[in-house]
Amino acid sequence: MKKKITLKQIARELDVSVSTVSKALSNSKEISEDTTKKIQAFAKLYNYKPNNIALSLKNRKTKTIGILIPEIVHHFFSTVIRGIERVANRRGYNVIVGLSNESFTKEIINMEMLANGSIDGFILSISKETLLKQDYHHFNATINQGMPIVMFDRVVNEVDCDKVIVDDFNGAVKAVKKLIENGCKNIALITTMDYVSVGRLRTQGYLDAIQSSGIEADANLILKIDDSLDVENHLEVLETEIAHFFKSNPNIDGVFAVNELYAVTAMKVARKLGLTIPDDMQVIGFTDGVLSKHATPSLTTVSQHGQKMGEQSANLLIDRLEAEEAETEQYFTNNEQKRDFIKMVIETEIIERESTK
Amino acid sequence: MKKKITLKQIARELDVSVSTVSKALSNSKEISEDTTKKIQAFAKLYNYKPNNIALSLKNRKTKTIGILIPEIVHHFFSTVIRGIERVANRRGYNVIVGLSNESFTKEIINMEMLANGSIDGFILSISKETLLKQDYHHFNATINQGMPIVMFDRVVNEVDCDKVIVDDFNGAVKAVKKLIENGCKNIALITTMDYVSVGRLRTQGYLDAIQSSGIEADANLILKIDDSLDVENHLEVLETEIAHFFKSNPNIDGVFAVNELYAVTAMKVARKLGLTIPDDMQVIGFTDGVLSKHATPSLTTVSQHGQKMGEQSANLLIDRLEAEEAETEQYFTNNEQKRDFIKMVIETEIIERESTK
DNA sequence: ATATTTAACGAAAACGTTTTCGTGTTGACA
DNA sequence: TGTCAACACGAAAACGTTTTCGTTAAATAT
Repeated sequence: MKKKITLKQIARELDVSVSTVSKALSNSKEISEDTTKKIQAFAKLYNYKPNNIALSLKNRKTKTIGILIPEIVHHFFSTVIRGIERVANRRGYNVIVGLSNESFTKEIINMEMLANGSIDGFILSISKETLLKQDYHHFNATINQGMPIVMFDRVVNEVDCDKVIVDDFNGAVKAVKKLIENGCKNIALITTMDYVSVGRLRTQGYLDAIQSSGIEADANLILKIDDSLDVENHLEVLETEIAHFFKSNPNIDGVFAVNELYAVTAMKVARKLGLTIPDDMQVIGFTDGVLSKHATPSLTTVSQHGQKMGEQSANLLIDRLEAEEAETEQYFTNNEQKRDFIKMVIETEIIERESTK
Repeated sequence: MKKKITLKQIARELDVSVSTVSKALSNSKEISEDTTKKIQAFAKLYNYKPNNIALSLKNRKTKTIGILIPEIVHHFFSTVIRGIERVANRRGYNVIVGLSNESFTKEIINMEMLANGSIDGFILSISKETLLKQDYHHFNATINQGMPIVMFDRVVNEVDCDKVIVDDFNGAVKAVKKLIENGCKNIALITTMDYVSVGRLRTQGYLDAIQSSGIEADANLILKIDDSLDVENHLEVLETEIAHFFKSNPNIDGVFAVNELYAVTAMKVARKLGLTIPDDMQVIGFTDGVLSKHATPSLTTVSQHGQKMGEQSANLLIDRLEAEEAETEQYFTNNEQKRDFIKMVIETEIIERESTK
C-alpha cells in the first residue's frame, strides 16, 4: 500500500526544501532547470498530486458546490443535478449533494453541515415543509455569512439571491390554450395544494387561460390533491379521488395536470371508465419525465428543461464565486460593485405526443 | 455581512490564547469554569462553528464519501444514492457525487479529482465503457493508495474490494419460473449485450430456468439490444426491433426483459400488434421503477431494492473506514488484522402486478 | 519554611500547501 | 579588487484546528 506522497517527503528524499519542490512543480523560473527536471521526474514517478484539502484551507475555497434538494428519486431533480454536475465539472468544481427529504429540519441540518467550509456556495430547491412554515431564516443566515445561494424551481421572494425558475404560469397557459384550440370545452385541472409556489402558479395559468378564452371557470372542474401525506400508498387514494372526480363531472373532455404522475393516473382512470384518449378526453401534463414518454398513450407535456435549469444555476453560482474572487484581488475595492441578483426564467416547451389530438 | 468567526478571533477578542478557546469549547477541565462559560457564551453569540476543512486537514479524514455512478437520471441509481445518503448522514458523513456518464475517461478523471484528499472512500458502479475495455487499473490504483472502495451492481472480479450486488441470476430464474408456472410455453428474452455483467447474469438465469423446466432454449426467442448507441432516439429503434422480433415469433406468450424500459416497450408493441396483456402475452421486467408502477397495465417486475443496496454499501464502507481508524489508534498493530472483503448479495423480490396472470 | 502537587493557561507543532522574503554564491563590470 | 545583479535556493508564515508539553502561580503537604 503506497500512501499518497507529499511535498515534504519529496523534499526529504531529494534533499531540497519544501518550497523548492513546490516551485519546481509549478515551473517557477526561480528554480534551476536541473533541479526542476529532477523534482518533476520524481514527482511523476511517485504520482504526486497536491492534496485538495490543504489547498482548500490555504485558498479559502473548496471548489465544490453544495446541492440541496428535497428528493433525488425524482426525474426532474435528477436532470437538474445532471445539468449542475455537467457545468460544474467543466469549470473545475465538484458537487456535494444533500437531501432535505422535504423536511425543514433536515434542510437546516444539511445546510449547517455544509456551510462550515465544505463548499463555496449552494444551489437548492426549497422543501415543502419549509414553504409551509414560511421560515427562511437559514437561507438568509448563510447568505449573510458570505456564502452565495442560487435557488431553482421552488423559490421565494423573501430571500435575496440568484434564482432560476421555469415559467410555470405561461407553461400552464400554453397547455390549456392548446386544449382549447383542440376543441376541448370542459377542461379540468388536477393540481396540488397551494403552498408549493409552482403549483399555485400553474393553477393561475390555468385560470387565466380559461377566462381569457371567454369560458367561465368552474370550481367543480378543479381537483386539489393533498400530497403531504404518505407517498407510498398515495397511489390508490389518488386513483379513487380522480375516479370520483371524473364521475361527478362526466362532461370533462380535457385535463391539465400539474405533474406527470397526476396526468398519467388521470389517463389510467379515464381508460378504466371506458373513455378513450385522446378522442373522448385529451390530457396534458407538466414536467417531461420518463412516465410521459413511455406511457400508453404517450403523454403530451410541458417540458421544464431540468438539465438546462441545472446548467444555468451552476453558471450563475460559479460566475458569482469568480466575481467575488476577482474583487478580492482588487486593491482598490471599487465601492462594492456587486452584481445584482438575477432571476432567470427558463421557457417551457410543449412536447406533443399521443394524448392530445 | 458577518463572515464566519474563527478561534483566533475569539481568542483575540477575549484576550486569551487560541488553545484556551479550543479547550473551553470542548469542555476540557483544564480550563476554569469562569473562562469556559465566558468563551462558550461568546462563541454561541457569534455562532461559532469549527471549520470543516481545517478539521479534515488535521484529522486526515474528510468524513465524506464519494459516489461515482454512470448516470443519475435513472431510477435505480437515484434510489441507491438515496440509500447511501441516508446512512451516510446518520453516521455523520457527507456524500459527493461524480457522474461517469458511462465513459471510461470521465470515470478516471472523476476518481483522480476526488482521490486527492477530498473523500475518505468510494462507492461506485462501473461504467459501460470501462466494462467493455476491461481496464480496471484506476480502481486498483486508488485502492493501493489506501482508499477503500465499495462497488455495487456492476462489479468485477478483477478488483479486490467490498461488493454489493443483486442476485441477478436467481432473480431472472424466479421471473422465468413464474412465467412457466403461469402457463407460458414460449418465453422470449429481451436483453442487452453481454459485456454488462448484470445483463449476462440475467440472461444466464433465463437460460437456466428454461432448461431446468425441460423446455429447450430457442435462440430465436432471444433478442439482444445494442444500447451502446445514442440513447435519445433509441426508442424508435427499440420499438421497431421488438416489433420485428414479435412478428417473426408469433408464438411468444411470455416475455422476460432485463430492464423495465424493454418490458414496457414490449407491452406497448404487443398492444399495437393487437395482443392483450396478460391474456395473450405475459410480461415481467427487471428493476422496479416508476415505469413499472404506472404503466398500463402495470408491470410485474423483479425488484432489486436499490435503496437497500445503497444503505448496505454505505455501511460496508463506513465500517471499514472506522475499523481502519481504530487500527491506527492501536499501539501494537496486531499484525494487519484486516477484515476480509465482503460480497453482499441483496435478494430480489417479485412484485406482481397486472402484466402477469 | 520548604517541597510538591494542582489548577489554569499559553506556546508550539502538526496536517499539506503556496508565497513572500530573505540569503548566500556566482559572475560581470567598473 | 570591490560593487552589484542575477541566480538558486531555504526559512517562515499563513490557512484553522487540536493536542502535547511546558510554565507559572497558588495551594497543599511535609
